[in-house]
Amino acid sequence: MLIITLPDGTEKSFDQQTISVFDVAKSIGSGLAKATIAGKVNGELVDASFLIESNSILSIITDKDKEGIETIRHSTAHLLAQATQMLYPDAQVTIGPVIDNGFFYDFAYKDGFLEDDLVKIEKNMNKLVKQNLKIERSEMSRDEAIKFFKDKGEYYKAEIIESIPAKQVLSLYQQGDFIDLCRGPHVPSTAKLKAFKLTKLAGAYWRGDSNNEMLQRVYGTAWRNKEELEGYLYRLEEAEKRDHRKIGKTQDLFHMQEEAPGMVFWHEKGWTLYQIVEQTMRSVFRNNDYKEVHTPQLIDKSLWEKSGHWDKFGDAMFTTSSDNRDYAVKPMNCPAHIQIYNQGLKSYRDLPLRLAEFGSCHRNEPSGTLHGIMRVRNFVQDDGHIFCSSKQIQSEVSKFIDLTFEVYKHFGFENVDIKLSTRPEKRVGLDEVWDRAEAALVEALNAKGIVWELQKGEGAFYGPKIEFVLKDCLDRQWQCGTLQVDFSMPQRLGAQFIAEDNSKQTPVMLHRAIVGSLERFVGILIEHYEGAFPSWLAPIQAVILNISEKQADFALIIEKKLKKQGLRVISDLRNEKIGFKIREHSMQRFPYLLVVGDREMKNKEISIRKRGGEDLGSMSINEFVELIKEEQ
RNA sequence: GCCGAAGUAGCACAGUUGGUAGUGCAACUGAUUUGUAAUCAGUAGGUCGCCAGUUCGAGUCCGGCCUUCGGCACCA
Repeated sequence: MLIITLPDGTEKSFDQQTISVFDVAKSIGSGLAKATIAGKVNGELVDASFLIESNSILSIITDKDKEGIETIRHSTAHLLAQATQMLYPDAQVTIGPVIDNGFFYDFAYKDGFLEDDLVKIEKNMNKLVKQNLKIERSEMSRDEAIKFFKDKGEYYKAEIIESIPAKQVLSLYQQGDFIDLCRGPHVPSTAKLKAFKLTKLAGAYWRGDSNNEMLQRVYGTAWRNKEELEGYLYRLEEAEKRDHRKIGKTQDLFHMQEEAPGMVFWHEKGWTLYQIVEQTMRSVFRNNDYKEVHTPQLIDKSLWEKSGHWDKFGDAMFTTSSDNRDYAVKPMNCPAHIQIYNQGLKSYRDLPLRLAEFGSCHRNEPSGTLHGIMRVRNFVQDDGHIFCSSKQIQSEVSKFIDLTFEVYKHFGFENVDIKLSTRPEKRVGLDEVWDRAEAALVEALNAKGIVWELQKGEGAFYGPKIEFVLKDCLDRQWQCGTLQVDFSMPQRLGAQFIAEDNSKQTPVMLHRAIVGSLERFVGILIEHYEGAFPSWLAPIQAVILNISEKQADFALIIEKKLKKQGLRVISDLRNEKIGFKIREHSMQRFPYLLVVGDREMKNKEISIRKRGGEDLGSMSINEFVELIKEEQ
């Protein structure tokens, strides 16, 4: 006799010794049985066909569960592999995991796939769904499995299995003639896969290592039903409308061109936006005891050799030479700030010393990394370096974290991912020093109760870092803020201070940025607001529209008055119908449209139309100035 | 850098098997003087990313390069 406990606490008893998840579902109802995708027995995910052999707690997994949709996606990846190998027998399978909204599968195929192939493969997948192939689990010992896959010519699979401990029993899944190594679970049959689409083709390195050969990666998306699939594709299309490159063009914010790859030509409106960000950060510096400085664009190569950057990033540095000297265009500001620190003798009383710079940096990033204004070759950081004693690290880190969240909130960002990156393989400095630096960051984060993600081995070569990550319109993550503890560079470049006991000591250096690259931050702002900036941020806050030529002079007087109040306004006096002008400027998403006709001219007022169409009626110029200033 | 795709008028796009390039919007000119998301008519605009090649002839075919896009790797 078996007793199965369901999630709601009810117990069901069965006479037999074993019972499958599916049969338990059937005993509850035929609808549930039909919907069963997998099961969770005592907390462990299993197939619907799994035989329960002892009293257990069971949840039936359907497509309503998170695990259910993940199973569907995972099984769709297998279906993709099966369909692909039928059409391209030379393609070897490798891995096919579930990702957000879908899955991918990597194939080793020397001829490479073309986009047309995706169409063929997808057709074949649909054919296999119609055949309603059973998906069956079997087991094999590790060594058997290695031989099995080698015999099939699946060398990548065999390599994966070789890295699994020898004693482990492996599970395999078979559907039709296709067999793949997999932990499972999977849906019971291919007919359960009702809504999927192959979305893109890309290259990916075997085992994520650029020294290895490149595989063919096919991405797909999979959902419970066609409606959800359509919904997802629609959301994607909508998200693409927020793309900063698109809005940058339609709102005339910036452009980029072939002659300066990865560098931005800021147009007036984009530069206004940029300037607002810069001025905001300048006042953040001022209000938090930073001293703003400015350092040279070109610095002799020898300094970069001393700092260690030449050794590690020399390939990515722009260089130039003149009068038999070799210079590097600065890729970062820290060595330059140490030069400022090193001028004059420093005492412990001078610490913490906070230097800040809107530092323009050039890095010759690999061509494939460039992305609009988010990843560029010339960018400006709101860079700052805090020179302090090791005792001061904790409080400085803590203060910085608070300040960063405050700034993000001001710009409208409430959802920020925090990551902690620890020592990489290639690094400078002693392990004890790294221990201390990493511990300092962990303590500061935990003291604030911040939820953070560990990125092992992702730290900078001179120290661990905290990263503040924002997302773009397609949920791609971009690091903006950063704080790095550095015990190495001050020493390398000879920074010192006189301690209380009159001894010479080396300060600790904290590298920090809040918005990170101003270019990237502006890009994220564009996508975050979809180009509909709050009035304090909008490059143009209001447009004055005259109804007919008669009010042109009046409109210009208003423009002048508003500009005098510090507002960013323009007027549109073109000989066009008011409806036409409203339409054009509405599409530009300006916060306010100010209409002046005979009525307004007579009353010395303006009619206010808010973005979105709301009519605020007419008011005096001063009332409007008050209104817009309240939104700062 | 690697894999795949793309580059045609200011912008968004079309262009069958090779036969000197089209549409819409914008621009310009004229008419219209307009009350809250497109007034009408006319005109002009292109070395088809760049460089070579095949051909009587190349936007179209072949090769190289540049840039952009989607990924991968990278990101001080």
